[in-house]
Amino acid sequence: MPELPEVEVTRLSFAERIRGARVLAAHPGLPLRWPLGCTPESLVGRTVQDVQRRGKYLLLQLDHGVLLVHLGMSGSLGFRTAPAAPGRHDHFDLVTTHGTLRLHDPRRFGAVVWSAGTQVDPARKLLGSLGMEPLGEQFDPAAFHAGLRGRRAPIKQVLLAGDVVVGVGNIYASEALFQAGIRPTVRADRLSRARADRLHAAVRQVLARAVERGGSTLRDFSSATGDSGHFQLEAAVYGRAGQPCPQCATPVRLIRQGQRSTYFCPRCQRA
DNA sequence: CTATGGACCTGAATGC
DNA sequence: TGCATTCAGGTCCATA
Repeated sequence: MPELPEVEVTRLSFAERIRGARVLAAHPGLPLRWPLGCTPESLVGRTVQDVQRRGKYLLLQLDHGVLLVHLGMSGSLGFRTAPAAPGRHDHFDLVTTHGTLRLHDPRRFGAVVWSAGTQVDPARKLLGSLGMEPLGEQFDPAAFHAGLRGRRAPIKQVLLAGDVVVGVGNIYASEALFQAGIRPTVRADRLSRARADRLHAAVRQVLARAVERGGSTLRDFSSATGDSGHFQLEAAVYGRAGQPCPQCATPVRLIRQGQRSTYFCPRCQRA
């Protein structure tokens, strides 16, 4: 379920409460996308200094190393002081003096990976090729436009690839392209600077808005039961095949790109 | 280097 | 009702 906004809202939901906590135990469950990369015992005694985010990864900064958490397609995190016994799809518990951080992930595309922070560890590889942070300052229109140079793939797929800009998942890719009035199928390197500017602004706005509204939606998230609150995303086009475009009432169209669904308005997104 | 399809895994929805 | 197929908010990896 998680694109950048969900990950960021998740981060905000427990970062302050876990800060300063000492790890009492780590309990891995069924295998996740990648191995933990250390023994659970070696995490005991570490202090969680901060929780940051890079793309869709959460980074638990420890006093020694970093714990990377990715939610994959179906993951969510809960943080509570008296967690119930792990359920069928709970696959990692980090027990701390402030509470237990629990990863719930039915499909197990998520991961918890320890990194020593050295150059040669696996985590470096995971984070190394990530693109610009969409809500950060380095993500400016010129840099974005430059990033599209030489990319002959459809713009939708370049957005999803995450090596130009991170955090834009399948939903927000469709939404941002709709907002920018750009056809998902156009070659990325054929976007004029003006159109790249529009898309840049749309990406920022769509994600920032989702974080804001997630923040209010998920006020109770932390105290809620294991699986996260869902965003009721009021999508303009995503998941609305055949329904009228909110701008012009033309039926929204559904196509497949790289075995993912893409939604767009054939009238508002002409090129 | 870029682009593409397959792989990972479970559950819900859809189709016959 | 049962069983098969398709799809789901991610992304790494092998191959062309």
